[in-house]
Amino acid sequence: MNLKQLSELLGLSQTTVSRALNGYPEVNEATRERVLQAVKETGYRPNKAAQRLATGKAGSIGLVMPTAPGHQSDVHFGEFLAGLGEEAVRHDFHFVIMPADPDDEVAALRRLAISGNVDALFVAYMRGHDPRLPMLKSLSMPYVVHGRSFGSEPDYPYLDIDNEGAFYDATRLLLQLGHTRFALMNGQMHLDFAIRRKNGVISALAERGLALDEDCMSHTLMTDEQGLLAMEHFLQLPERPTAILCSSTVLALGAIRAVNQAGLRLGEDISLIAHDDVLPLLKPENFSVPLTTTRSSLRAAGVRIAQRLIGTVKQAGPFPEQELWKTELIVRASTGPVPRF
Amino acid sequence: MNLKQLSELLGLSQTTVSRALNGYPEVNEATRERVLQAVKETGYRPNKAAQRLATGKAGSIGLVMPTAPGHQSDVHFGEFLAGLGEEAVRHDFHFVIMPADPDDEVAALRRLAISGNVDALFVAYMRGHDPRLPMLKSLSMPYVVHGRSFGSEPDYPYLDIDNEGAFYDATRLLLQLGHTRFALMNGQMHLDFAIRRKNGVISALAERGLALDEDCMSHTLMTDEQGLLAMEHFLQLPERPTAILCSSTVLALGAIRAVNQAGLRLGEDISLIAHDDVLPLLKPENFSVPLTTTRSSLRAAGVRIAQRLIGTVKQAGPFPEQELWKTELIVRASTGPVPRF
DNA sequence: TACATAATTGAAAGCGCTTTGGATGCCACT
DNA sequence: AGTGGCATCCAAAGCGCTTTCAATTATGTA
Repeated sequence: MNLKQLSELLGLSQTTVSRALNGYPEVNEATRERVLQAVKETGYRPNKAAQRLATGKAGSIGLVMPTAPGHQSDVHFGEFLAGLGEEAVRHDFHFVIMPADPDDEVAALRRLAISGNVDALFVAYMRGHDPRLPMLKSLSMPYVVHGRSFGSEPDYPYLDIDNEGAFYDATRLLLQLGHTRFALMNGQMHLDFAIRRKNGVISALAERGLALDEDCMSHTLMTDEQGLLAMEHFLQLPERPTAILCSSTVLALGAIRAVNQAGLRLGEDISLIAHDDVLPLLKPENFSVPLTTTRSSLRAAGVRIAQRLIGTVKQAGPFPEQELWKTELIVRASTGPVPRF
Repeated sequence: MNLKQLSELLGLSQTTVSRALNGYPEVNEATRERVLQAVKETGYRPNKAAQRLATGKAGSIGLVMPTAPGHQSDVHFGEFLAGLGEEAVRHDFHFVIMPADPDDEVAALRRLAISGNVDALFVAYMRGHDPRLPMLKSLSMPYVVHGRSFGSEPDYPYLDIDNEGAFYDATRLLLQLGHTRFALMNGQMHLDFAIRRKNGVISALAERGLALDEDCMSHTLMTDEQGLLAMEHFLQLPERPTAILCSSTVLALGAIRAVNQAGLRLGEDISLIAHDDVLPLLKPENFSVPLTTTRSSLRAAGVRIAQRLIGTVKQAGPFPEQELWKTELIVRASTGPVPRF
């Protein structure tokens, strides 16, 4: 069933039917009713590809999903998507997801943009000096970046959390508790948030004349295994750190296993603060020793970015170009005063 | 840059350029080269919406993502998507994801199908007597179901794991270890896999003349909290079960917390076997007591389903309509002989 | 009654691509 | 010279929708 058939069935022109469906004012209310009724009976749905071709709008936002045979799927991705979806469903938007090799992201993003399949783009997993940024700017398509790109001019639309502030505050708390030997379990070095969090730690330590030793920093994939390994490494250092900053609750999962295996008590022998993206699977309050965290909801960020993206496509008023969300520092049992020896 | 401009630039007709790009044989190799060269220089990409309109093929597979403000995102969804993506990227396919309220899935699926945006559909989270099945059959669009629908005629294309067999085998192992008091922590009752797993347990028990008490069965969301609650309930039963079957490693996470909090030792006082979807985040071998599991890779299933879906769209040979994968039973430390009192 | 105005409706062009059904030129062969 | 076959290429129709421009009818006013 297409427009032509429907209009013939109704004895109307395609024009009128189309107008009736799209809410144009110049169509008689009675005929509009008649059209709507016929739509219900026939189950007619406009062909999206044709609409897209005619209007240039597709009602969809595009994103690139990094994937490859060895590539681990990322819980954060799913959670973020849920946030995007929550907002998208309200506006009858959908997503076009282009899976791409992580090495091919710039090209994949361009393909997606030029394909004419999407109205706007969403970009995440930002790196320092991210090469996607100049590409996006050269496109004439709305986009919002989740995160920022260290080293790039911040003149692009983004939503980020204050990673530096979060880890600065967390470090200060641990300093106030008397800790002096710190370690940082971070995400991969090239990722923007990792850079900023490291800076946050370093600047808080610097205020007390302390520094972060190279040995006390790990930059790894944020998996539970890597957390275990990193923590094992820290624990066997001659001057073992007593305060751990950790970029993810997933890393913390492994780290805590290492702590337990070493026979140490979390929150007493060793203090840990992790960043919490509010993953439904990994609630810090459910750890055997509830975790002190810096918190910011990934899902909420997804909702907000979808709002901005969809709003821009629909020309629904201006949106702030840059947003920086503060994180919350939530103290639970995994932090305590420095142990005395 | 569109076809028309490109063809004018080359002094050729749109026809020839189109043919050159799509690998038709009747175009001179020299001109094909010329066209390809021009494409490289101009960065021309065909408009997907127009291609779709002209050919009826879009190079995309559609899926519905259940989402709502209160709706928890599901780790399994992300992992499965990674599998789909891994295969899709090889064929330059993408996904169209329609977020929809869980109560609106049938309608959402139909909208997606009729929209003309997708070539094939993928469906998951199957229930008993699933209402989406008749709808899918009435469509003339290829689809593959992940899972099955208990109570429906199995005449639709699916890929499922042998849930019943998996839990039958797991139960038998525990029986052989001398256990007689069983409990089952299952997914929501209406879900197909939950029905089959329960049947597997029940039939293994029945062979020994045992039954599964109502009190020893939980049907919940597969979250860590629900796992904790369910296990707490089991532990305070007058005749506390010593053998637990668990539908997910996520549930197991909470269950084990409850076991620990009760001062019991996993694998000694209480044995547990969980189903493992091979989530990168939750490896059974990394639990403090490594988990005995029934294993089947969700991601591998995603790859396979994408193969079938894309293959069907591309008419690349016949595929089996029904596939039932066996699971592996992997014994680790969370199972042991029944304790003596 | 005649005319301007508003309310409805339609015909047709166009979005960018594929594909059918010819054209055209060139060659070998009779 | 005439013919058929082959290799190339092109004009134009059509996919299903939106939208411009124009036509038609109904309404109100002088």
